[in-house]
Amino acid sequence: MNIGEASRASGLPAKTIRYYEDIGLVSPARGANGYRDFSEQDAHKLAFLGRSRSLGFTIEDCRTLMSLYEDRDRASADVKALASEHLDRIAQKIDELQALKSTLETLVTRCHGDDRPGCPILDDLAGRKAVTA
Amino acid sequence: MNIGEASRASGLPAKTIRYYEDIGLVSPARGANGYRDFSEQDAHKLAFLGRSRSLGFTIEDCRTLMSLYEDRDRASADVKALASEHLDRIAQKIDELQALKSTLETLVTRCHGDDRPGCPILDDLAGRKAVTA
DNA sequence: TATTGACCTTCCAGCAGCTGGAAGCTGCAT
DNA sequence: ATGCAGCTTCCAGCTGCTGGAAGGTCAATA
Repeated sequence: MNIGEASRASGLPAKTIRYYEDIGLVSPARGANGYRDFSEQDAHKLAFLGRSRSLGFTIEDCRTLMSLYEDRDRASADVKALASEHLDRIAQKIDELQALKSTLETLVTRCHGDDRPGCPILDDLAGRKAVTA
Repeated sequence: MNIGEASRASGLPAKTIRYYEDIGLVSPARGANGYRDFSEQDAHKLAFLGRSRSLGFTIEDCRTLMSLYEDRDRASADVKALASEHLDRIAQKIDELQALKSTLETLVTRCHGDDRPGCPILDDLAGRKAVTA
């Protein structure tokens, strides 16, 4: 199938698919006209990549996951480890964002938000530390 | 003060400070030797930037915040609006990450993580949709 | 058969926000 | 005089695409 169809099948933009070929994540065949010719397996790989990316795995993670997936004797422990690390990173990111959120909430609440000068948000940014995260 | 001192004072890497000058966020004076010469106010600006960035504001947001900060007649409503939008983005990001987290948690829990082949995580990534976010 | 229009190709540039490194000055202590 | 830290500029690269230009191809239609 052509790249357009592979795109529809996998849900990835054609541009992204070309990029994935560039960096060696897929290697579709080529027709006599130079067009890429994707097999069902290629399309499947692309969908796999799309799903992995949508779960927030990095491209390098995806590379590893793909090779684990293609290794029939793979140890699921490796996959679990990778996913767990990823989970930890996500949990940490959530924590950070939540701290950020509460700081900002405090600031926004304290800011009267009218035309009077003097703004607690700016004061905080300027280091007056009326509020701390 | 030299860039090194400004770096220590503001907590920003020297490289970052040079970059901020490049994009017009600060404009330190220059000594006869070509070295940057930061005033107290410059250092203060840098700290302001650092704090804004650490709260997740984009560079463009920072530019706006700086100009609002420097505008003595600023309306705090503008600042509040900017911060509120930012807050919304953060809240949304948290929601996304939490959805991701629970999907991954389910997957990781189901994966036995030993040497046996067959891994629910990979199966999910491959589209077998045993688990849905 | 000529022409349209959708599709495909490659290559180059740019997004954010830095960060690293090379090559070369300056300033200060020894 | 020498050495080393610190400063300068400039160029390249990171992640993961995305947009656009310039051009080849294919199928259908007039």
